[in-house]
Amino acid sequence: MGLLQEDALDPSFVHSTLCVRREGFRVKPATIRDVADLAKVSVASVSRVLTGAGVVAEPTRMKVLEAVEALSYVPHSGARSLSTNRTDTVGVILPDLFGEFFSELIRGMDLAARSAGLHLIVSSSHDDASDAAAAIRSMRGRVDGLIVLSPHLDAANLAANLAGRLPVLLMNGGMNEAGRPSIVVDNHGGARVAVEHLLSLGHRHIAHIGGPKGNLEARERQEGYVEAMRAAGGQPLIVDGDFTQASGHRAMQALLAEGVRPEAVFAGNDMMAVGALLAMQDAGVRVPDDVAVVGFDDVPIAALVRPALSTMRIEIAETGRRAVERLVTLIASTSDGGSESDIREVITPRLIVRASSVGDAAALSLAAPSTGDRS
Amino acid sequence: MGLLQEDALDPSFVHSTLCVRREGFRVKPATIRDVADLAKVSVASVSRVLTGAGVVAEPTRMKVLEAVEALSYVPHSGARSLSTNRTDTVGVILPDLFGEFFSELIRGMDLAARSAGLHLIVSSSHDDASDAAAAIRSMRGRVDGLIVLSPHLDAANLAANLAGRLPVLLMNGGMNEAGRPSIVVDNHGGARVAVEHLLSLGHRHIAHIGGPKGNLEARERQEGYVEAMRAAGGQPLIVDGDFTQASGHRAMQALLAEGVRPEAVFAGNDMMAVGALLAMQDAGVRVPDDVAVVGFDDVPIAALVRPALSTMRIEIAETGRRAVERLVTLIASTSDGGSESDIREVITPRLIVRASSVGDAAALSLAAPSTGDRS
DNA sequence: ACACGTTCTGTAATCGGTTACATGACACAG
DNA sequence: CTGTGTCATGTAACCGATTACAGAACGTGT
Repeated sequence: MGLLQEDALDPSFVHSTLCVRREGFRVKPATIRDVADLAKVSVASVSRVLTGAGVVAEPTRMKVLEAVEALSYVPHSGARSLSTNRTDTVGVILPDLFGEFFSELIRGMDLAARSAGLHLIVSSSHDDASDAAAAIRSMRGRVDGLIVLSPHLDAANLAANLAGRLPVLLMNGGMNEAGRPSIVVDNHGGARVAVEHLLSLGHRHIAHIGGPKGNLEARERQEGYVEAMRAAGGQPLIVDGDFTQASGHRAMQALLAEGVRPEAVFAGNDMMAVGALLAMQDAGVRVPDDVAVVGFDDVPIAALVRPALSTMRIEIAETGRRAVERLVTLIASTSDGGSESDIREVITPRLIVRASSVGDAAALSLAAPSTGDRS
Repeated sequence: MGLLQEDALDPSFVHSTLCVRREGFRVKPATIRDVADLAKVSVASVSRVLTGAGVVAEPTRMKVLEAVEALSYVPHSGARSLSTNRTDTVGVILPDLFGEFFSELIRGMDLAARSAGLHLIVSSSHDDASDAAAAIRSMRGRVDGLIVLSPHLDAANLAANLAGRLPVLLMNGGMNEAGRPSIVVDNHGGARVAVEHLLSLGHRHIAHIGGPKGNLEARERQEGYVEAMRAAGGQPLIVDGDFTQASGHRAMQALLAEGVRPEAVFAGNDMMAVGALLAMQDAGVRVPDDVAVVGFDDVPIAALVRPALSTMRIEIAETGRRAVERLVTLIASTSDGGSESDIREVITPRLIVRASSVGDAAALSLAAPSTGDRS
């Protein structure tokens, strides 16, 4: 841009460099060496200018920046990470990507990753453990750390796959993770609170729609339900679901078809609760007058269905954000000494009362029901 | 495991290799050289065994696999991609990750990527063009190709950033993309169909809740609305929103507050339609008896609200899947010759009639309303 | 016994960066 | 004029893989 000295850039060289570096059809991107040649400096200087490390004289910096501009050079992150041993990327291993829970989680993670200058690489749909293990393995060299959501895998299995390699933050693993860094939800306690809420409304006959078999979280919630029922002297009644809206719908239909009409339903998650809600609507059962409903998770949709769904709130996006945040400190501490304090963090779900359990709007403490009560 | 000859593995060597490669606290992962040393072969042989390329004698293969097992070696994908010039990763650049639209899209992409053996790296929250450009740049060396959703950026801007470098598939760019590979939604046509549906129901006074300023898709939908209204001799009435549920709620409230009660509302997307739905519910306006509502996108929630939302369906996940699929062939054709046929693919939204526009359930062709009518 | 072909293996260059260390230029004090 | 310290720059090793090519080992036909 006119800043160039005569000798700084040889126009014919620019031309040949720009146009000759082809193979077949496609133009090959410029490398740091091309920049160095064009700027008539060494690769070291180019690197120093671009990374900001070390000192460079002003004229040199100028020449380099000119050349970078001229070649529209962009550093090759892969090569960079090979020498620096950092990828500036974190991986997320998920069982699935279906439903609002995971998308909210990803959103939170993405936000946090972005503000930490990290990239996010997601890998989902890992049904069985060996599948997930393969995914974890394939992350080596791609990421600086991993967030693993595995309602199926147990910690031991996992540890075997990772050895001492990568910083890993466990989520959704249930409460029984041995000393690994993790964020877990108190599903058991949350379920108890939910059931106790229904009990406090005078309901005794409370059914539970359970999540998929083999899912740790689903099991914990179910156990919490059973425990709360037992403590109240009630008789547990469980129908199986799989965390999908359709399964909740089916479960509720099945209950009603058998002539069973509980006073309340506690669903293992919100999507199933919504399914149950709609099934009752179809059957002419009024909620909450005939049957009260409580879900779990507080996904965005919970506040949008009518009647709005009472639920156990997990700040999903916030939890995702927090997970990345912790992974970042974990990565930092791993490359330093490695103080592993605060191994496990527990998320305590909070009861959100909406119209599906308490019909009286006054009892909702004046929260505007239409926009939901999410902060 | 008993398969080892005496001379194949020297136990003391195993021990030292396993335990001595430390730095500070953390164990350093084994490299291909460690494996080669332990197996007493060259790195080339190890590589051949692991990649399956070239021939290796059976005893050699055995020794290598033993060593890999003993060191629990996992290849470093970053290093591999530096030599092979393939990352087996595709990047997705999004403006945001909020709402069900993007999460459905990501889900579809993830599915397709997985089945193609690719990783997915997502980068979102790019509000302005320079922000997105930086994100695109930082993808160099990380991905084999890019899917860019940019309702703001124009193609020229984009092309400048990418030069001839990376295979790029454009989405959401509006219909006016010059000859770049892209997948676009016929927002204009879709909006016309939506409005014509409302017209066919006898409504003349139809309001539109528009998407955010500067969003190409929002603008196209709005133009389609205006055009259809003009064609029918109606008077366009537009309220601004920003694609969020809350904005739809506000827009509808504003309309009602002004004493305006249209016969129908066409919202720029489903979330705003849901907001409008709830606002009317609060205000005691009956849908569809008093006001009919149609949205756009057919996000999962559209089938779950009551009344279920009529909308223009885009098979969102399917579109995401398709995008990855096309990017894959684009990458393949780029490394080969490079035949760029089928530059632009147009997704035509399909009208889904639900209860928010037609109250008569019989008219819904017996679709079970509670489970939605998604295939 | 020798030339030759086949089959397997090893050496070393390469990918595109970073960075420790060596080197060179220059100023200034003695 | 020389020794020394400072500052900027360049050289080359390295990160961890892949792979072209050279070379070793071995069998075989004459």
